[in-house]
Amino acid sequence: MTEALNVGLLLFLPYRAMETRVFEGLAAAGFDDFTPAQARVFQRIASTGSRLTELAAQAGITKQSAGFLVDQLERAGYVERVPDPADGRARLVRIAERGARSVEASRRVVAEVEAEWTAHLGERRMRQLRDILTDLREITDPWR
Amino acid sequence: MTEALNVGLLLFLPYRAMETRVFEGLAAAGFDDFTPAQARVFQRIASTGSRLTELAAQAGITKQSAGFLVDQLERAGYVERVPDPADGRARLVRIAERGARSVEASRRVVAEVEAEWTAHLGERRMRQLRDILTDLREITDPWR
DNA sequence: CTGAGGTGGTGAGAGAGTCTGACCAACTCG
DNA sequence: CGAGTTGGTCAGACTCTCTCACCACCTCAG
Repeated sequence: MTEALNVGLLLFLPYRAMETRVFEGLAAAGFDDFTPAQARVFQRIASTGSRLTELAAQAGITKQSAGFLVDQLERAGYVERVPDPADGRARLVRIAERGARSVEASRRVVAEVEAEWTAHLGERRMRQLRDILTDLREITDPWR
Repeated sequence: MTEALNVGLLLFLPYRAMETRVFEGLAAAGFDDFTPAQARVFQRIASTGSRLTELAAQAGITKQSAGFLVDQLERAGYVERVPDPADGRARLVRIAERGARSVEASRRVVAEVEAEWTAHLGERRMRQLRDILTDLREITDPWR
C-alpha cells in the first residue's frame, strides 16, 4: 500500500481536491456552517426526499450517526423532515430552501473544477474518465 | 452537488470500495487494530522514513493529529521512530517489522481488487484510468 | 558568533463524528 | 392476531481532529 501509488490513492487525491474546493466555495458563499460529514450525507438526499436509513446506508455510516448529522443540518436550515405518507414510522428528509441554495453554489464550484480538469486533461480524456468511473460504479457502488 | 453524479462522487465510490476491501483483508490477516485514520497516515510513510510534519501535510491533517496517530501505530508495532541524523529536532517515522507485513497483506488485497476492476473494465480502460488519474495528480496533489 | 525568526515536535483541552447496545413504534405477512 | 422485520431514537463511550501554547533545535543576516 505504500510505495507504488495504487489506484485507490490515485482516486482519493482528486476526490479530496474537489471536496476541498467545494468547501471553500461554499464557505465563501455564506454556507460556512457545513462540515464534511454533513455534506456527505446531504449529498445523497434524493430530490423527492430520502429516509434516514437510506442515507445512512449510502453514506456508509450507522443510522445513529446519520440521525446526528441530519439533526444538525435541520437546525442549520439545510433540510427539513416531513412524515412519510407511505410509512407511519418513517420521516422523509428533504432539502429545504437554504439547502437548495447551497446546492446551487456547490454546483457552480464543481463546474469550475471540472472545467480546470478538462483544461488539463483535454476534452477526450475527461470524458473517458467520467465514462470509466461510471462503468466502475457498477461493481463498487452497492446502491445501484 | 446532489442530482447528476459529479466526478468527485464518482471518484469517491471506488475509492471507498477499495478502502473497505483492504480493511477487511487486513483484519482477516490479523491486522485488526488498524483504523482508517491510522492507515491514511501509514500509507504515506516513505521507505526511507518520513518526518511527522511531512506526513501531516500530505495527509492533510495537523501535526498534532499526525502525532496522535503515529503514537498509536508505534504502540501497535507498525512503525518506529528513529532520530533524524540530518536534524536534531526531528525524528523519522519508519515502517517497523509488523508494519512491513501489513503492507504485504494489503498489497495482495489491492492487487486482487485491481484484478477485479480490470476484469470489469478491460485491460485497456483500466490502463487509461490509471494514466488519466496519474496525470490528474499533477494539478490535484500538492505533494508533487 | 550571536540573536531573530523559522521549523520539528509535544501537551492539554475541547468539539465533532462515529460506534455499539438497548429500546420503542409501526409495518408485513403467514 | 402474533412473530418477525424495519425506521428511528436514546445513552454512553471511543476515536479523530482541531486550536492554543509551548519548547528545542536549526538557519542565516549582520
